[in-house]
Amino acid sequence: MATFLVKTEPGEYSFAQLVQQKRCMWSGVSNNTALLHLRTMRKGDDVLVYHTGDERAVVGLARVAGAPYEDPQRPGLNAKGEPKFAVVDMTAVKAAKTPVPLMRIKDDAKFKNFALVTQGRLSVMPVEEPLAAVLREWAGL
DNA sequence: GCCAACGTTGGC
DNA sequence: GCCAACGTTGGC
Repeated sequence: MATFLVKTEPGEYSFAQLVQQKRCMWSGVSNNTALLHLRTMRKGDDVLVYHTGDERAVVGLARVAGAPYEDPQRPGLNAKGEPKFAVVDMTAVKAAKTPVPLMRIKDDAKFKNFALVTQGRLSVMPVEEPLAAVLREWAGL
């Protein structure tokens, strides 16, 4: 079972909305690297949800509800003739007891090669297991 | 509001 | 195919 981290601007879609809806289609990912990561998601994988903007913290946990699929709102093919945009369904698990601020992650040497720190604009990324466990512990998830 | 770090676009 | 210009993301 893998763990991922996804970013969202809470003014557009927040973890609280996901909790309220219980399930959502995670869409709007356009960056190619992010899409590559999204396509590696599998049912049952964990997803740490991070709020950008004023919050800048890991705020909750979700779970991948099924295999990624083509974005029904944005049909279109890439150069290889594959669907260009992918989405994935996820369900809310629970909110972090203690949101984990970006500063705390940046300040810890363990995370110095973590994509959240090194690739500021990447919106979907895998979280390797030792680090995923640390984030879960810090967040109380 | 600024700007660094990318990604994308379009002229050549 | 290169690269300058432009757009976007997201931290500060």
